[in-house]
Amino acid sequence: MGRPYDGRMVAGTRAERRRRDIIHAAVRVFGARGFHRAGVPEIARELGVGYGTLYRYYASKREILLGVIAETFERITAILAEEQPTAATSRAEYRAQVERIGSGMLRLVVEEPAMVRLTFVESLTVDEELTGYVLETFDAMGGLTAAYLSNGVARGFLRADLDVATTAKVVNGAIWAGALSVSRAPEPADEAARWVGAISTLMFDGLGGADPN
Amino acid sequence: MGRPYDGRMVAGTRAERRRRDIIHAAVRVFGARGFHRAGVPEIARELGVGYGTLYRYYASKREILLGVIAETFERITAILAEEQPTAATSRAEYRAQVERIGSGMLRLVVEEPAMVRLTFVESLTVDEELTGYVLETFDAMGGLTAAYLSNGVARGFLRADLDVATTAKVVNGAIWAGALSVSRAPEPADEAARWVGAISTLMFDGLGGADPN
Amino acid sequence: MGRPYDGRMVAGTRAERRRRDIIHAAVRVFGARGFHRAGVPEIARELGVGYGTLYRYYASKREILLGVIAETFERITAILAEEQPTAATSRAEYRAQVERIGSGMLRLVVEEPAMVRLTFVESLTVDEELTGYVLETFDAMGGLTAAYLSNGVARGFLRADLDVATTAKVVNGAIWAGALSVSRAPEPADEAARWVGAISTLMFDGLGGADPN
Amino acid sequence: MGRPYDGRMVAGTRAERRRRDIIHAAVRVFGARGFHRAGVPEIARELGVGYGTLYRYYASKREILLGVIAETFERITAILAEEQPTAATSRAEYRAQVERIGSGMLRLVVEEPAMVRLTFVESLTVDEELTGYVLETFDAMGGLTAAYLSNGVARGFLRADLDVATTAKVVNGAIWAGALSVSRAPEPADEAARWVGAISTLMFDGLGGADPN
DNA sequence: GATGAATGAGCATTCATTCAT
DNA sequence: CATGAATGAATGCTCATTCAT
Repeated sequence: MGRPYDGRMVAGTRAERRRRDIIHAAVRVFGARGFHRAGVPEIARELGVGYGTLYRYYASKREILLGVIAETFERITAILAEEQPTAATSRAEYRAQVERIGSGMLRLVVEEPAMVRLTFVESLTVDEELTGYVLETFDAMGGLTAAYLSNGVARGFLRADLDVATTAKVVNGAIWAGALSVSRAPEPADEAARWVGAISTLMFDGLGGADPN
Repeated sequence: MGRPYDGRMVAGTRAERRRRDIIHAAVRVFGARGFHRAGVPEIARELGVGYGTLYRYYASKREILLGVIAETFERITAILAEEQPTAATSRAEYRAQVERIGSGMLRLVVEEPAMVRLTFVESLTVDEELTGYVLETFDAMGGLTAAYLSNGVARGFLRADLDVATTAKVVNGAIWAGALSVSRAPEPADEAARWVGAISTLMFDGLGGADPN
Repeated sequence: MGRPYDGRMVAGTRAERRRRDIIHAAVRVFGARGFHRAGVPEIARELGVGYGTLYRYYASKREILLGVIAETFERITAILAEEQPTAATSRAEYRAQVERIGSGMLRLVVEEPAMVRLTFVESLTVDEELTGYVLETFDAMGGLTAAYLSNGVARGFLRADLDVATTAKVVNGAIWAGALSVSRAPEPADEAARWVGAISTLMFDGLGGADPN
Repeated sequence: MGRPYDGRMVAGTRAERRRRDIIHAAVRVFGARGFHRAGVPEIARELGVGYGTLYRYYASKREILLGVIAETFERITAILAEEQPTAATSRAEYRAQVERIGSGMLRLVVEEPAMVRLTFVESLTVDEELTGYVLETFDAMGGLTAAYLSNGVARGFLRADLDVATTAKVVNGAIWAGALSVSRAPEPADEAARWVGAISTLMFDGLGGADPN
């Protein structure tokens, strides 16, 4: 009613836009100074508003960080939603699909290094509850990775005796570590490409040589 | 009254023991409450001494954390020092060696989850300098992993065209992620075994199935 | 409840008044307890505000003392600005002028003994920088006294061979000592009058008697 | 008995010597860093003993300062004791006597600037009691100065209507101020000579010129 | 006598949050 | 809706003093 949603516009009501602007300012400030050292007034200054204003949109500093985390997970979900775990019907398709997802993830890091860092490092140092929330969500993403691996097994692309659950965590963990590495690399895009290549090789080609046995 | 502090019979002068005890108390307290929320007096209470005492041995709270990090790196160095990068002469030996290192690393996590978490997560949220120090040291460890991989390539155990540097980072990153996962698992030892198995499979067996085409 | 702070109706913005009120409260508290023993919260209590408030206006306890000192020097400058070093054209005028300045200085002490004490005693025990600043400013005031003496010499009111620079310091020093004496006297106003009289006699009448030989 | 006193030796028992050494080390340390900022261990280090030792000779840091002050007053007393207030029988003798006293006082400053500063500035910022003690002792010295002035009046060297008490304070205050000035001068001895000259001129010659009427 | 490890009261300062304007 | 002045709980740290060795 009233305002039909138009995805191409900077979406949302005035208040929604404000909330989003605060999150982005927070990403810049928390990213530059760290969550613990940055103060709420700095975010307001970055945004050019009074700091009391922030409290009209978020109840606390922690809540702002929660907003950052939520945005990160939305972005990741959007990347993952572009693919179907069961869509690949050939080994080549399957490998391409895995590489698309890896690239998508690391592209997010290249674009928003601070956001990723805040979500996957700083958020683990605030309180138990937040740590649990982030790690559980991360694990849930591991479940999705596991779904891809299961499909690979089912289709015979991957070995039948694979420890799907743990391997999914390993792959996700490698992506996580890649995220941190990329976010600090001098040439993030190149580093991201190398990580995707190395992970893909590991998964599909193996490290094995001619096997002198 | 009497002697509230009962120095355990370990090596070193009284002062060295004290410093070590402080680090261990700090690991427990920082581990339980997080570096940022824990206060210096809590460490002292954990140790049963006045908090002024801590300042006789470490100049600041940050310095205590630095002590924790130093201990972590010493432990890791000790694990790595047990192996020679070029010692393995057969593929089986090589694989066994890699698994020993991986197991050693994860055993450290099983024994000292808080120490590892403090070093590889919390320390990244204190200040730029500390972050740089930890990541650079971590990278240096990546260099050692690269040495093992290079040996594998030289001996023909690993494919000749391997991106050794990046793969080393991937492997290290996977261990890092494994460390966090293990440190939160209900059965850390089992989880650690699964991680080592999954990484080893990835490296030496590959994920590949019968290859349906 | 309600408004705990009742801004007195004096000139300046709200913030300027606040800053002034803080200085005056600090004069009372530092004056009563001494700079080193007095705590910032005491000043806040004296003012009826939270002590965090003080830090909105002054960056540190030292900065508050600096404000006190600045006010003292402003007051002294105002007293000195009422006279012109070269205005007196007769010996009587000259003497009257010197006495007006001396009285003005000591009246300041009578009105604000704590302020003077803080500026000329306590400030010398805080740090090198502050000590240097206060003594240099005091010396600059000595320069002004020297200007008066030089005028006296030029006009023939004072002896031609006078060591103007040192005598200026002596006179200023006598006023300083007088300030401390007055600030502790039971009847400050009377004591001040005696000091001005004694200094004036010393300068203009000499201590000499009939000169028995 | 036992140990006959030999003025040429470093006098006193072992304990007395220790106490004196502590005072002198304290003068150096407090003088360099200020009473409030200097720590007790610094004095011990200066002396090359453990800091616990100091507490065997003085009950507290304050007590050590008290020792410094006592030594200062002893030295001043020694200077004053060399003269008799009623000894001078001619104006020239009288003037010479006054100049000897002034020179003696300022020589003390030249030799022991820190000791003087501690006694006449720092000691006023420790507590009420100490402040009172120092100022009362200083006033008592004013009494001695008054005795000299009274003698001057009695003998007709000084004007009969002199406000002896206040003038004594003025003269003492001028010496005090001179002490501070000298203790910070680049050439203390020269500065001291100028102060004595200026004060003497003020007292005996007057500042008056040809008196244009 | 001498020592210095241990102590904790005391202090300045920060900063997330509230709320009157 | 927006603001920022006010707040004080919380914290890291210093240092004079004690006392077991």
